[in-house]
Amino acid sequence: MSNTAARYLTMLRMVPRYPRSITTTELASRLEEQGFSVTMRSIQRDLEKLSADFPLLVDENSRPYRWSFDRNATMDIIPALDLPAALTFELAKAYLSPMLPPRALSHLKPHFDEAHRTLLREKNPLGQWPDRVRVINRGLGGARPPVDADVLEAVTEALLREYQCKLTYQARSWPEPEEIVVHPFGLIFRDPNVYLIGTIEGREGVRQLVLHRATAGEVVEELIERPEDFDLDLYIHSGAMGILKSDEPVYLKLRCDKPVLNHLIESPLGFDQITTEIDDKTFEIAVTVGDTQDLRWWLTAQAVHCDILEPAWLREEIEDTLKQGLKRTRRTGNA
Amino acid sequence: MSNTAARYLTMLRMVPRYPRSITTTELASRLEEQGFSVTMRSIQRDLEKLSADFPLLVDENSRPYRWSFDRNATMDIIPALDLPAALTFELAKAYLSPMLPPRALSHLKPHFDEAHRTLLREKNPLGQWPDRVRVINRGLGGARPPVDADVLEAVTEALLREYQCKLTYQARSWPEPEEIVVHPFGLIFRDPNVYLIGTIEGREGVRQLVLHRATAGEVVEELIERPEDFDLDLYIHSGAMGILKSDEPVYLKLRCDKPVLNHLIESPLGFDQITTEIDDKTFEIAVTVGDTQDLRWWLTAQAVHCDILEPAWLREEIEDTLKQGLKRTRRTGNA
DNA sequence: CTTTCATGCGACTGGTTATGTCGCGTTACT
DNA sequence: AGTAACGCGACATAACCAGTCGCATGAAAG
Repeated sequence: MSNTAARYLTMLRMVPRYPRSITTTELASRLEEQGFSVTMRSIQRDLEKLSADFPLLVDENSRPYRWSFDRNATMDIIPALDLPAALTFELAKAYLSPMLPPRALSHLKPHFDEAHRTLLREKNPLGQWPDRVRVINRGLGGARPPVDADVLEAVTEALLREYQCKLTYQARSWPEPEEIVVHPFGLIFRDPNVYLIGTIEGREGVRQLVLHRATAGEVVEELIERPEDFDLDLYIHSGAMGILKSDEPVYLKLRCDKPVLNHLIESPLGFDQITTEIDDKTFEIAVTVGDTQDLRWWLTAQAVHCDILEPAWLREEIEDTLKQGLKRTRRTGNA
Repeated sequence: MSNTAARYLTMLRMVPRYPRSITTTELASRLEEQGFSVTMRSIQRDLEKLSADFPLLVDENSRPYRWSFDRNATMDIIPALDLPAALTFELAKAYLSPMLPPRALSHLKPHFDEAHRTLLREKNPLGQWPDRVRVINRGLGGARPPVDADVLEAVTEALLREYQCKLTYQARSWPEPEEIVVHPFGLIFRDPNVYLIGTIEGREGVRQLVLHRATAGEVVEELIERPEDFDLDLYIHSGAMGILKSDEPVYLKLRCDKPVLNHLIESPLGFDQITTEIDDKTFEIAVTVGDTQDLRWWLTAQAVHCDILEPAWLREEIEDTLKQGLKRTRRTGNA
C-alpha cells in the first residue's frame, strides 16, 4: 500500500472524537513518531481531502486549526462488521442498557449504531431484526440510581491515571453534602450500584462511596497514596461489600422437585455439582457454592420446591427467616 | 481523498473474515456498484498492495482467487477508541462474559482486545486497570448451559434472513434426539437460557426450543411460513414464557425496615414509586410493578424485612408460600 | 483429448496524483 | 508595532496509478 493511503488511515485514527480535538502541529509530530515524514502542507491537504469522505469537524477559530471526528460517527475499517458480530452487539446493548450508567453507555453508542446499520443493510429488506429478539432481564427491573456523568468520568480517569479526585458527596449519615478529596483504589459495579473504594483525605480508613450520591467531580492532578498491600479482590472477599457471609464455601445438598427446578440440572450452580435422579418427581444435587446473601435469598424463595438436606445450620437459618417472615405477614393480614 | 485511497478502504471492508472469502470478480462487481469503475488488473494489484499492510489471506488454489481477512485480526476502528470508550468496553466484557454464550462473545473479542490495548497503551505505565475494577454479578453464579456454536450461528442467520433451519434437538420429553426443521420467529435471551420461538415443520403450534438442547444446526435456504399476526412481544406477554402471572400490573404497597431495604429509596422498583418516611426505622413505598414470578421470589425472600400492605391477595399468596416452605424445612430437620 | 474461456500476472506507457518549496496574507501573542 | 506560527494558493518534479496488451495457466466444456 502506498505511503499516502497508510498515512490517511493513521491520521484518521489520530483524530479524536468531538469535543476533544487535535491540532495540525500535533498531528505532524505524531505522524513523525510513526515514521511518516511529511511537511505541514501535506497534512493540511490531507485533512481537507479526508473531510470530503469522513465526518471531520474543524475549528478554524483557533490557530493552529483543531480537528475532531464527529461525535456519533464511527467506521469500522476492517473488515466490515459481519452478521454475527453485529447481532452480538445488538444483544450486548439489550443486556447492558439497564445495567450501566447512561453516560457510560453513550460511549458505546457509535458502535451499537454501526452494528444496527449493518443489520438493516443486510439482505433482509424488512429490517425487522428488532422484532426478532428480546432480552428479558431478571430481577424486578427497578431503575438504577443515576450516576452523574461528570462524576463517573472524573472517577474513572482518576483511577486510571492514579490521580486523586474531588467529589461533592453526601453519605447517608451526613447532614449535608461535603466537598471531599478521594484517593481512589478501585471501582466495583454491583447491580444496581457503582461503588468507589478509596480513602478520603483527612479521614481514616478505606471507604466505600456510592457514586450516585456524588453530585460533582473533577480530577485532581496529584498522585494518590495507596497502601502497598491493598488488593481489590482481597477487599471484596474480606466481606466489606456484605456479599460473602463467610469465607468458607458451603457444601450444599438439596432435594428438589421436578419439574419446577429442572433448570438446575442443566444450569448447575457450580462446577462440581453432582445430580442424582431419585424418582419421577425428585432429584438431588450436591454442590459447593459461595456463602452469600444472594444464596440465602434464593433458598428462602425456593424453600417450597426443595429440601435443604445439608448443611443443617443453613436449613435452620432459612427456617428461621421463613418463620419471621410468616409472623410478619400474619400480623399484617390481621391488622 | 483520492479515488484510490477510498477504493482501498472500500475493498478492505468488503473482504470478509476467514473462513468466508470473496473472489476478485465479486469484488470487481461490488466496487462497480459502489461507483468505482476499475479493471480487474487494478483490483489484483490493490489486493497485493493491501496484503503488505493488512493480514489478508489468499487461496490461490481456487480460481478466481479467494481472499479473506485473518480470523483473529483486530478491527481497527476510526477514530481510535478514546479512554472512556475503552473503559466501557472493558466493563461490558465483564458484565457479558457470564451472560452470553462463548461463541457469541467471540465475535466481540476483536473489539474487547482493541479496548484492552488502548488501556495498556495509555499513560499509565503499570497498565493496572484490570486491578482497579470489578463487576459483581448478582444471582448464584451458576454456569449457563453451553449453546452449541453452530446452532447459535445457524439460528441467528436463519432468523435474520427469514430462512428455515434444521436442528438436531431433544426436548425434555423426547426419548431421543430428532432432526427437525424449524421456522424460527424469534429469539429470547432470558438468563440463563436462550429460547428459539417458532414452529416445527409437521407439528402444530408455536414452540419454544431451548437452544442448549440442540446439538447441530444448519440453515435451510427456504423462506419460513409465519402467521401474519405473530408478534414476539404479544407472545411474551401472553404468558407463554411463564414470566407474567397475569397481564394486570400489581399496585404494591410495602412497609419496609431501615436500613436493610434503604436501597429501594434510591433504586425505585418502578417509575411511579412514591416513598414515605414513617419513622427512624420504617418507610413505606407504593409502586406499580409487573405481576411476575421474580416478584414473588423477591417478596418471599424479603418478607422478613417488610410488610406487604397491599394487595392482600399477594400477601396471602406469599404467606402461603412461606408456610409451605416452613413445613418442608421442619420436616427435613426432623427427619 | 482438445478447445475454450476466465483468470493471473509481467511489462509498458500516458496520465494523474502527491508532495516539497516558496511566497504572501492572516492571526495571535508579545 | 513587531514577530512568529499557521493557512493556503501556485508550481514543478517525482512518484504512483491504471488501462492495455500479451502470454501462461488451469478448469470446464465439447
